[in-house]
Amino acid sequence: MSQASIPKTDRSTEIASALRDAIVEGRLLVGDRLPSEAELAEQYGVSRPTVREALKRLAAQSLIRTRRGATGGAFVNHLSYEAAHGQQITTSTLLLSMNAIAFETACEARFAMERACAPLACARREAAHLQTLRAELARQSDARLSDEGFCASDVAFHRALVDAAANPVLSYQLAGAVEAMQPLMNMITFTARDRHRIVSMHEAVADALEAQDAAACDAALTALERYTIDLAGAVMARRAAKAAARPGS
Amino acid sequence: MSQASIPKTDRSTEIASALRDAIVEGRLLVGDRLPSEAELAEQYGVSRPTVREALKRLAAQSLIRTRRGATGGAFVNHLSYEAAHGQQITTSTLLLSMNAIAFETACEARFAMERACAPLACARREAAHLQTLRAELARQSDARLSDEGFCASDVAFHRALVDAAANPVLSYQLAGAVEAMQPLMNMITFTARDRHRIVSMHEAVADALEAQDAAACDAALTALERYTIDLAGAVMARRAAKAAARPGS
DNA sequence: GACAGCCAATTGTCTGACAATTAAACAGCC
DNA sequence: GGCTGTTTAATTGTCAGACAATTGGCTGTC
Repeated sequence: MSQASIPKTDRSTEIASALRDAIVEGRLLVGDRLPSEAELAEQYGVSRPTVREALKRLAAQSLIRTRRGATGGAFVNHLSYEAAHGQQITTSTLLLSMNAIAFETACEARFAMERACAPLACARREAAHLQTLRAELARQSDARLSDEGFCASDVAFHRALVDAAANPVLSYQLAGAVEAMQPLMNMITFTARDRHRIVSMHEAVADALEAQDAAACDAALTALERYTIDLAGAVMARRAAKAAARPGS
Repeated sequence: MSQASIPKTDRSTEIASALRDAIVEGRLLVGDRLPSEAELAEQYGVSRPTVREALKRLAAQSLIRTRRGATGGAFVNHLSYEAAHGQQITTSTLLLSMNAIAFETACEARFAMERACAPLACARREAAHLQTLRAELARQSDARLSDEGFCASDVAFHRALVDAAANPVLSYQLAGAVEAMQPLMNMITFTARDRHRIVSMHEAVADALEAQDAAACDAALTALERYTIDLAGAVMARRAAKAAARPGS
């Protein structure tokens, strides 16, 4: 009942949807080769450029990959965590910037998910994870580290925490959220005193993980969340004060 | 140093990347109109079909929308939660099926995130949320409800729980994960006794939320997770036994 | 001043062609 | 016979030009 009355969608969109459904529903399996562009064109009664536009849509979502040559064509892609990760970051970044999400909201979500990882990480953390955490702590303690370096180390620290939970689904989700927040985090320029406090909280997290004390880990993350939000609030307030004092332009 | 040695990327991919970067980095703002296809073609020194393929890639990610007509063109899209949600589901579904993630892993991630929502939901739940939870409980208690109906109500129940946390970022992330798991959940056919136990656990969650008792909510969710995994394990075992008894085909 | 019709701009699609790439088939040589 | 180099077929990537469809603005008329 919607084909004749509302044919508002392009042919290329329709074809892309049909192929996407076939992949998602398992009618096309990983590694399967799609019909050639010419065959698809004939099959759907459209021209090759139209088919190509549909295929490009799927390629943009990493659902297919194409290869030229005699045995070339479009193949159903094995969706890797890496590819999904990239899309997740793009999407999350845009969601954060376009929907004007408060820093507080994003921060809350991020730490809530990290706390969700804490019990698992405490139970499963291995020597390599603890080693990474300690190494990043050492980096962060160096006063000569640039702000960018500090932020990068912060990301690496939290990434190691999440990886210790040994759940790829959680890693994938959280890594996207954390990286999407990075531009916001970079806006906060850390003073030496801030750094010292943050590092000490990180130490509490690492200690809790080593001791496999989930409650302590949760508490340390909660403290870190509160401090991060306070810091951001202070930065925003300073910025607002400056803007009020000098209402230029 | 990468233009001549590795020209492995198509022109349309390059153009799509350039435009995507412009959007993500804020050089193109929401609502901005991109140059017309003809202008882009001239600008990048390619033909219109090539530009179109690049634009279709961006459209597939909901980064732009296009309109025909005199004032038509491609516009930077306001990325809605709804659009992001749809992509998240597609991506999560494929990740789950293609990477052969154990049901246990997906389940663990999902309940870990729900537990992360629990304290927030307990603090912020409002009358409307409790009402939704109770309504779904009533539906689930009806023995005449179909298996599909029971699963749908289950989704609605958990969705209400997450929404009670009043954090759109968490809602967006979790809703994707929950819906992606739905096909797996549907594979479990619930007996009357299963349903009864699940409903009673749901009741414990709702009660904890009403009493704003985060610890009880956490415990109830943990129990539900364990039971869900046990159920799935039993289903898998039965299926394996059947397959062993009748190694047909 | 309001309305109808025309017009220009833009995307959507088609046709036909050629270039680039890849693997397989084939011919030739040792 | 086996290896090597070349041809060849299939397929995607790109181009050019054209026309259809759609949409908003413009103009002319009443």
